[in-house]
Amino acid sequence: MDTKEHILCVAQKLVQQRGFNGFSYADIAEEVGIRKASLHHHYATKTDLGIALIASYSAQLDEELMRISALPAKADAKLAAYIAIFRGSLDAERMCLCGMLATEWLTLDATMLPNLKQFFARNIEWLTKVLAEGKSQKIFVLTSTAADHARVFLAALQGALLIARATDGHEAFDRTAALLIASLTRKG
Amino acid sequence: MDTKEHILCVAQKLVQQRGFNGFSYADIAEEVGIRKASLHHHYATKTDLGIALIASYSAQLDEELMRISALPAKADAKLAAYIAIFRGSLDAERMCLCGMLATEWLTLDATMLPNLKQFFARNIEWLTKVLAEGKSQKIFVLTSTAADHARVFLAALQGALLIARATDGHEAFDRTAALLIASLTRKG
DNA sequence: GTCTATAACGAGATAGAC
DNA sequence: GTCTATCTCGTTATAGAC
Repeated sequence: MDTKEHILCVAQKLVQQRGFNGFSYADIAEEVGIRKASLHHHYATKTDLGIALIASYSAQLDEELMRISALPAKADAKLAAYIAIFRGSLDAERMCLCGMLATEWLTLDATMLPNLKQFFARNIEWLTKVLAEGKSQKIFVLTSTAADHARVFLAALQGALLIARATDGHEAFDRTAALLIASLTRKG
Repeated sequence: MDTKEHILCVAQKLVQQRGFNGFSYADIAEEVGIRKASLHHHYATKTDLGIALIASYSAQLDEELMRISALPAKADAKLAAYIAIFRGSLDAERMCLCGMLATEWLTLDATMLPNLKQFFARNIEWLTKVLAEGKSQKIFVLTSTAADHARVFLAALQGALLIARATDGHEAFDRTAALLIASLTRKG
């Protein structure tokens, strides 16, 4: 991993754990092992860094979603794999990067916002597809449109992560996630 | 409203809109119309202010919950009234104060955390009660414990607020909230 | 590409007059 | 209870040597 990637990796962790306004270039510099000034060579401004973080995180997500889509698995197993992404964040004591940035959006440079919004749109789009797939496979019983269920699903996971992180509620997160799947699976 | 309350009111709005690390005493001072130094007479440190904010917000919530509990309404109407609290925050472009603080908890003074956790516990406790009430009234059909459904419900609302604020998704919030109620109401 | 040094500013907080 | 003035520190960012 070269320095630029290393910076991105450390900065991503800091945003997920502390928020965009909760860390500084000094924090990155210490962890990466270079000086503050050197960071500006790679990311001239903090906003530039933020834009790169959203792009990188979105690309990571796209890879995960493609990987899950390619699994020889039914829709419920794909949702479980999607949940595992969030559970992995919780284990690392991290919020979703874009969930964190979303709460702070009023303080962010406007140039960060379009890609931030697109992150949520992509998640909902993918979930909508999987939910529709599960419905046609007779695995899921939907009481509204697949898109509506997708929005509830994403919101519940973001919220469960938010709450579980602050309340040490890892078990509560798992129970929430399990009920989310179950409520789609049972007849409604 | 005396000065101390005025400060609390302005600070609450700033935290809900920008996060605890997204505003400063200068922001409060400007809006309240006094000098920065005067703020310290009322709240010596920012942490003291944060503790007062959590207490005040929790008290506001308790009042709302008691008001809703006292309504001559069925459980589904009580849940709708609960949702209206969050919808009110969205209209004011505000996150839930404690939802916001929860994302930032790693950066907060430890003295703020116990009351922050209690906020979520109180919400879940109240929701659990209302859901159980609705079950015994044959209004809700629960597929798991009332507490499990309460956690999903709270998480979904916090997450829906988080997403709607950043994506201008007021309509999406309403659809999510409606489906949350409907999924409890229909037979599962 | 990384460094030292520093600029320019804003943060939370304090002292002491009124 | 509010003010002016100030302190100390941390922040993002830049200049220029190596």
